[in-house]
Amino acid sequence: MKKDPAEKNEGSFFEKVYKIVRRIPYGRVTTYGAIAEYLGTRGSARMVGWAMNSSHTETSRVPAHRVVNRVGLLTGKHHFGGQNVMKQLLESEGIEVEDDQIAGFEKVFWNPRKELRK
DNA sequence: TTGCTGACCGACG
DNA sequence: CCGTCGGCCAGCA
Repeated sequence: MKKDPAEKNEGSFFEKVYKIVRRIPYGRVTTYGAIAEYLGTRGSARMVGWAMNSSHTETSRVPAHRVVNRVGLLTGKHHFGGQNVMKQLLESEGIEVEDDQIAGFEKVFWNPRKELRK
């Protein structure tokens, strides 16, 4: 117990990510960097993506398909069990996806830092 | 325990 | 314009 027990049980960096991802409204998307920045670890955008990789361990479904890289490219589409799955999911929400890239990405971009504000 | 990897981002030449 | 490199943190062999 060297660590401070006063901290939250969900000290897991991952759960924080999941929580934010679940807060992404319908028809909106965000980026790894935006989430990382909101968490205060802007340089650790990789961890956000890594958390998504572990998201499959979570019983709750995490809308990871709403999370893309900074250019709106579906980098993790291969991890959904199918390359078209992510695209289909996004299109299902009214998001236009073209060549594995989100069309009008800036329009559907949901910034947690601005919305959740901290 | 140590070391490597990873669904990224930004800077540099 | 394009390719390359470093940094960040946590999980796993």
